[in-house]
Amino acid sequence: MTGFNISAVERETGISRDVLRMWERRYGFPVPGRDANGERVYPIDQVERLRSIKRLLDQGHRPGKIVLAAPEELASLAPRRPAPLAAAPGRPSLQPLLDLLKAHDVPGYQREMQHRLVREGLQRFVLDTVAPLTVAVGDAWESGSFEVFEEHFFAEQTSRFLRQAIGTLPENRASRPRIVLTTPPEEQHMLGLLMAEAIFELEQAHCIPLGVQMPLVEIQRAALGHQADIVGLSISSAFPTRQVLPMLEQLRALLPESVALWVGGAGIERLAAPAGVRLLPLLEDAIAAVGEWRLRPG
Amino acid sequence: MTGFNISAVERETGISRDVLRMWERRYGFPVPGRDANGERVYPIDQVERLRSIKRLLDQGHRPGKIVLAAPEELASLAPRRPAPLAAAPGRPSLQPLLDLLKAHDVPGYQREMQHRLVREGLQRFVLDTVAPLTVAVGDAWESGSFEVFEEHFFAEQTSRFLRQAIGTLPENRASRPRIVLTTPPEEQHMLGLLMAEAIFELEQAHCIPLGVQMPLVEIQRAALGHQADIVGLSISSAFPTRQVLPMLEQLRALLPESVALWVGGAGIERLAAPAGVRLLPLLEDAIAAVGEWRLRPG
DNA sequence: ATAATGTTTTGTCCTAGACAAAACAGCTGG
DNA sequence: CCAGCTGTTTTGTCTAGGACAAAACATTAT
Repeated sequence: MTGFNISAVERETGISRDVLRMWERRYGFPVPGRDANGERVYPIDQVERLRSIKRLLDQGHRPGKIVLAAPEELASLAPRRPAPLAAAPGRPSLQPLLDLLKAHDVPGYQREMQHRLVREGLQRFVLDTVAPLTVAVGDAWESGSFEVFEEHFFAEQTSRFLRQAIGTLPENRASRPRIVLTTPPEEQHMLGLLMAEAIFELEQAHCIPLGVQMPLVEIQRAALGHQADIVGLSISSAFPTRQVLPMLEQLRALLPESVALWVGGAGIERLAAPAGVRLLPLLEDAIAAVGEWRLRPG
Repeated sequence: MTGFNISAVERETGISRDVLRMWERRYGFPVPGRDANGERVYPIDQVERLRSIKRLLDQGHRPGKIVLAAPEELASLAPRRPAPLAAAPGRPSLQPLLDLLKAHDVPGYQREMQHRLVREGLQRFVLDTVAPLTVAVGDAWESGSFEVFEEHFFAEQTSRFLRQAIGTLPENRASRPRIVLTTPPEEQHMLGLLMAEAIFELEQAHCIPLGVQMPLVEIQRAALGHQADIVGLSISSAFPTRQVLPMLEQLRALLPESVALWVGGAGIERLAAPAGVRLLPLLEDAIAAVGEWRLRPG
């Protein structure tokens, strides 16, 4: 096991090459070895530590305070954001689902989800179970009780379940609005899109799902090619905050004025909407937005 | 519309910042403007041209020959790889499916796929329809008759169809081998994974699908956490060839010896397998590999 | 035709510096 | 005690130009 070069570390940790070199200059960590060509070689334990650091950064900590902290300190740092609300009264607890996921119990998880779906109906199921569960799993990862692969596992199982549920809905083929659903490059979280699709389809909108990570010019082409009324984007909290607004402005400039741009997801909290962009911080807002769209003049 | 900065161009085109600067130095294209801070600003038409160039590069052309070519020349360049085989005798034609996709006819596409599935059975359907169709769509994109968003659309619709088909299979919960299925970072193509999952499940292996883009250390953790016998990786032709072997060696070094590493997809053609890695260039090879695994000593 | 060699092309990594935007800290005034 | 303004520090991203190994190609020898 020779170690990782700088691009491998970028891929593993999500920390860019520039930042890795900058931290080395500024803070003295990481301190990779060098190979025969003078290129950086990161040993596995430094990569692991960089992963921990990245997790804390995503929780709102700052590099200057944590890059040089000892491993024990890293483990003890609490999340720097408001603690998740305790189970809202009247809403079903998510704990059983989290336990089933942690136990890797696929049939049990699917059974419990199915149970909740038929009891609550698809709309309430999405709003009261899937959306909070997604947040809870993210929190569990941040606090270290879920591994990354367990989050992937959750996303995969839940995608399958949601897609199947959406598949049982009647098709709104000819109805309006027509909504192209996707995510921008770098954003690979699919679940937000599927939740939005379920909500929109229940409101009798026609969705054209395009999966994740569409280049902006392709979103433009897709909107034209599918004669969309609306482009719906989902942005998770993992998306780099600094890039959200420039990206939205760029996309807005590419789209024709007649096409609305709606953006949802945890990545847009506390943001001011650029002109011509509608922010939908909560899934519930999507329901209202469709109603308003139908009442628009013209 | 001010233009794109260098990272936006990297995201849009998939051409790295280093390469963009290098081309500018070496070939004199692209020639972005500069903003008030002296930073590059790429106008939209240069971004479009870079997209065309990237497509030709992926077809095997070389930068020195095409970066400076005039737009008309770019359009006229033929794919530099063996032309796709004409429809194999005895196999159903793919043209009707391609036409339905091009027409954005979702119900028609799903109906035709369903028809083929029940006629051929899942295994033959995957081998004779889905796999060649994926190649055909890729070729259609390379030749310019499909847009990127249409390829995304195809992938999304076909994923849904395949997942649903897999969902109807009986569960192989307790059976062996246990196969963790995923793709490495940068590799976002899901379809290869789903085809493999269908094939493996039909062979009564137990699959643990983790979706795409798992960091290597997370693949290691997942293999341990799920007590996998095999890690199955799918690598498409879009994955940078130079990075395949180093990545496989790195992952192989991370995994315990008792866990096999199987790799499939168009991205491994003409590659020599590193020690301890089994290459499955064709889906059919996956069937044989499961049989051999069951006969292994011990 | 295949294998071995030399040459060109190409991508990735390097150092070191600059600067704008975000985040913080401190202050003022309601 | 909190909201808003101001100055300072922190932080990420961009710049330039150079170096070099590996891949791809062209050429020669078996």
